[in-house]
Amino acid sequence: MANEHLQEAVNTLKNTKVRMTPQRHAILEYLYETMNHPTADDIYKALESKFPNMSVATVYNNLRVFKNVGIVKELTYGDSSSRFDCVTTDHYHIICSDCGKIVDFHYPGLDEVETLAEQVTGFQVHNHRMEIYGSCQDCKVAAH
Amino acid sequence: MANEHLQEAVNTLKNTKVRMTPQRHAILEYLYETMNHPTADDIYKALESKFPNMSVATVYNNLRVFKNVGIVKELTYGDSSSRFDCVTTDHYHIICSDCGKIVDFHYPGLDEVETLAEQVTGFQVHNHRMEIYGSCQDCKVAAH
DNA sequence: TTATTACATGATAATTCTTATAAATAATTC
DNA sequence: GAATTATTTATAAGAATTATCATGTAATAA
Repeated sequence: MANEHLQEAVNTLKNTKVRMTPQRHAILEYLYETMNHPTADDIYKALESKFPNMSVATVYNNLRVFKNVGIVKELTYGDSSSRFDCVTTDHYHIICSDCGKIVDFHYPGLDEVETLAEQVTGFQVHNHRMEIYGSCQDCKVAAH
Repeated sequence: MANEHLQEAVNTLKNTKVRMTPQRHAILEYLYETMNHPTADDIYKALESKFPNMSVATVYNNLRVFKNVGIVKELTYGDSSSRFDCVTTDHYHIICSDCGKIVDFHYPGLDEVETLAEQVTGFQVHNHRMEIYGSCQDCKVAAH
């Protein structure tokens, strides 16, 4: 299941003439297997045992490459470091304000918002971003 | 007009027992008069002439205080520093991917998205964030 | 009003996240 | 397989933000 998407991503990279390296493959693999919205550091630490010599810069470099090709999205929140999400289908995120957990939330794209925004502001709209914040079930319980 | 909101904000601070200081007032005043989504550094520089001795830390500290009280929102984007927006009425932002301009965009709150998210994920939803990205009129033209 | 207390400021250092640089290495092309 | 080009690694540099702490200032109580 995850492997199919991974394979797709590898193919996309081949078509755009990005070289496949062991590090690159491992980062992709991690992203597609955990589906966990990790930070660059999460990835770095997770692959430490497999690639003891890998540099943090490599993680950042490759995440940027993946982003440019369009197979990975960067999510930025105020307080901490960026998180990275492999793009499979369109979905939004709901984030726990207490523990930081990120859960996928599927919802039809807000196309009508985009069209209205175009009309009102005169922008040419490319895309939008939405996140929902709240307390997850665990943290709701813990609050008592 | 802006002054009314400013006054409201000052009152809110009084009620929550946050002390009023000249620096604090100046930062608030700047936020409510420009309505410009400035960065911390923008504010720091704008008040340099009035408060030559003010520290950057003071700007950051107070923005955090305002955020905690709820009169200011922090907007974070991937590449650069946070921007701060005084909370007046509900509105969204449309951001130019080329020049970074931020324009307010009024749209009814997406309450139905919040309710659905609650049902699907079991979260207790507090709020959400949405931004629209595109090319502003100036940059659309410049692209030719 | 004065003394006391608690919070705010300012200067600077420290931290964190991310990017740049340059030499070494690995992958592709011919 | 040699030449070319991209990638990795290690490290330094950079930018944004936060921590520290001595000093100053506002609120509170006597």
